[in-house]
Amino acid sequence: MKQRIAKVYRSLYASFGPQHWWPAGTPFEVMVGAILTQNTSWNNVEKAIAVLHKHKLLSPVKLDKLRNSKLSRLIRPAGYYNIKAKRLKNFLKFFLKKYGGDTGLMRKGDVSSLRQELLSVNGIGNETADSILLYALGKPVFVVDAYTRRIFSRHKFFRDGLDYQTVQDFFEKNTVPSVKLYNEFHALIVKLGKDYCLKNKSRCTICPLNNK
DNA sequence: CACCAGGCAAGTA
DNA sequence: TACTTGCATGGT
Repeated sequence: MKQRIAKVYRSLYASFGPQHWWPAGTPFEVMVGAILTQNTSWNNVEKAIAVLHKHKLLSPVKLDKLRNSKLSRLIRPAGYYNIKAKRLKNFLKFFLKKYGGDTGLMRKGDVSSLRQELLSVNGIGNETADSILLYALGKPVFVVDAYTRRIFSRHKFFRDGLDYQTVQDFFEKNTVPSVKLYNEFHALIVKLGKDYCLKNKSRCTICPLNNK
């Protein structure tokens, strides 16, 4: 199975090339984006981030100082703005209290502790936690999203409906842990899902994964 | 016009 | 544990 997964990765990389994730300037911006992109297209998230950037508000302290009503107005383009304003605040409180808003300090923690801490924040679930761990903090965790499940179950690597941990274990058992690899792999899966594999519920005929 | 995007938590059974 | 529902804008 390790060889099959490696082949899938090589195939995707050969087709699409490096994806340059996460598209953000700073680790903190990755954290903000990870929360804003929950069930939301990145295009909309970019608009919200741009607003925050324009107002020079992309720092933990400044964002935390805003009223929820103000913050939700600013991030409006990202959708779900009321609940995401709360979730951002929940994260900021944790981040400031535990790490003083310092991504470099947080990075020193070990993966399993950090993961547990993130998951204890209301509004941060498995994927958001792992996106932060991998793309903001440089930890080698495999990020599982809806595309990962749908694409790989459709291609019969595992059955449909498995929970997050099971899918993550599958990938981490069948790869060598590597920040670079996990960074690129997840981004390539999203690229494949967006552009080719899942449009109109039809089975894709030009999918690179079909070139066995 | 309908559909859905780089989820998550709360409620129900 | 296993479903269901609310959350919301913007692109296709």
